[in-house]
Amino acid sequence: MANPAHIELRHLRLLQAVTEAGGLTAAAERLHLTQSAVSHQLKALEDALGLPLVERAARPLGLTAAGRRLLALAHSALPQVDAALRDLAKLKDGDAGELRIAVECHTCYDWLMPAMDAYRDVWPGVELDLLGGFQADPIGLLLDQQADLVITSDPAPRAGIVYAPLFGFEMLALLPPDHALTAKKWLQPADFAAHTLITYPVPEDRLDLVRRVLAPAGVKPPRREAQLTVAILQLVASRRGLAALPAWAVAPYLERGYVAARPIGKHGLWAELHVAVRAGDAARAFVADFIDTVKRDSFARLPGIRPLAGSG
Amino acid sequence: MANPAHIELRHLRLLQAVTEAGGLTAAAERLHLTQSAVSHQLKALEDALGLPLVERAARPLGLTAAGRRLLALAHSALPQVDAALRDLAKLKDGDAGELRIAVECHTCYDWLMPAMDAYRDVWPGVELDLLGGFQADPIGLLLDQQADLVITSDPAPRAGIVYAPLFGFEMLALLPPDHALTAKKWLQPADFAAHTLITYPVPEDRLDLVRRVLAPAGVKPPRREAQLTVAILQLVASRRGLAALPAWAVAPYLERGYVAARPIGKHGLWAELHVAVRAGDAARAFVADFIDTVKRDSFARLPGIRPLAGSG
DNA sequence: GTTAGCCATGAGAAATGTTCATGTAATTGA
DNA sequence: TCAATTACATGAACATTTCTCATGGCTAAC
Repeated sequence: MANPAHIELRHLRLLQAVTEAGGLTAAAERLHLTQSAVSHQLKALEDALGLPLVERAARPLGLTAAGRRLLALAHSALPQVDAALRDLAKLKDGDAGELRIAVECHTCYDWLMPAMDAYRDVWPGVELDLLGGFQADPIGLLLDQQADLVITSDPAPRAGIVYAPLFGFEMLALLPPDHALTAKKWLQPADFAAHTLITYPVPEDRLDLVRRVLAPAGVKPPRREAQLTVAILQLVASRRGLAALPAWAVAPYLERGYVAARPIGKHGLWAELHVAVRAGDAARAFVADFIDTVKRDSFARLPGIRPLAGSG
Repeated sequence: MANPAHIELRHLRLLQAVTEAGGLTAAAERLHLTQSAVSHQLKALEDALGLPLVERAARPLGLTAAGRRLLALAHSALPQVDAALRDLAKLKDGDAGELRIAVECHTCYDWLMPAMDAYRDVWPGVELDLLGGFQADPIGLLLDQQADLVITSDPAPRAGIVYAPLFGFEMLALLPPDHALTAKKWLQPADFAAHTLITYPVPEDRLDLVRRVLAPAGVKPPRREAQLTVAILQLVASRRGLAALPAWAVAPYLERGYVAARPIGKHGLWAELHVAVRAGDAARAFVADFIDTVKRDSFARLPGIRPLAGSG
């Protein structure tokens, strides 16, 4: 007789994912479900409540008043649940540990620092260290017990190492704002032939642009190296050459019109980031939650990233 | 790789029911599940978390530290969910209405008043009226549109009326604290024969003790009537006779030793309370939530009541 | 006027939750 | 101390829910 109101946390997570992702399809990717499942589930929830939650007309999808009220509940309840689960994890595994982190990619510091700050708030007992300098073989550091966690774009299987996917991101070609190539919607390998390629000081086989796009096409432009992201941007802006950087790293400069950016190839050049840890550490609560925190933080903050298949 | 942590509101409701009911079996009754389902589900939750939540050794069941942390989450999250659902109901049906309530049972005012206060807090737009005086046929008031909601112990099917079960409660026999019958663990019909029976001023066929216990046994003690619960208690305490009242109504007097109480029959004399509304009103949000509120409030406050089969 | 991209839908498959029928341990009462 | 009672656990069968697959319709963009 009374309303069953069969609402579950699943529904709140769904609604949150839908609004954050801006659509059912994108939400489905984030939740590692099919679009169909998300559509079915949302409809079931709306039917159970007897109220529509999202405006299907608008794009990006908008919420109804009822949807906004439920989203408010999600925003207040889900963090409480996360906090409780963290406390339970601490109860189970202890709340102290050490996490020496090696990072393969130069631009990763941009988002890693804030994520580490967020993590420190909830795991004050964990000693965080960031290993400096470029590492030729960061996975080796894991096995040598010199690092405990590595962020890498190449999850090559190795004994005793397990990987967790973080996210996929797009490498954008950078060019001066008024460059002739800005007329194109996206760039081809040949477009790079006549320009200097400005990169971080790493071996050529670590550059996705060279390895996956230019080399296969037989294009081999001259290279110039720079240590810092801003230095690369400055060189591009002053017409010394082209560069390719992750979308999130250049977003603020694009907004200000300092440089222009174009996709590389029709579907863009997409790369991935993964976390590697020793197999024995993967289940430890403070390690698992670091990975969770980084991932959540990234999706909340970084523009133009997308979920990867696989666990998590 | 990371912990799935498949926790749902269902689990929180379960844990709350288990602690409030003080055991798995009692919790199962409240949730309208079998004891087996509760046991399975609790075990699944503990396995998922990798932590025990309840101490199975102790009786009544105790919580582990992990269980207490999760219960704290339940206490904080579940009311938020309820509040959100109420807001959605208001969005759907409107937040105003009128609720004229007729009550069949004298002692019901004890718990109905606080429940109404709680309800008023969340539905300030609903006009609450309590119809005074004894009603011979309260269901008739519903059909005549003179009342909107009736609390009754007799859910006799009638066209256009739907019932929702509230709870079952035990009628206890009251006797002076030092009376000879206090030596018995429970009373038989014959025990009433030599005493005056003190009751509210209602027809004999409305007294469960007479109709279901004494009359079938051929026992017909003299009666004396009193208007107020305290008056009945005073008469019993001063040895003018015996009485039978709901357990919850006399609990405070029992604690103080003002009167003694014994079950009536080996398994006690159990009665039920139901809510009746017109069929068309049952789905209205402010009506359904009144019933929910009353039920929740009752289980939180009243000692010695038990859930009934049926919806809700 | 195609071509994509996005959401909806129905049917079947998979996963999850519930009950039933017992078993076992702890507690109560002669 | 030995039934009798009460409460929780467990495995298998059953029921329900949730997910995926395979489509179809709709809209916006070349």
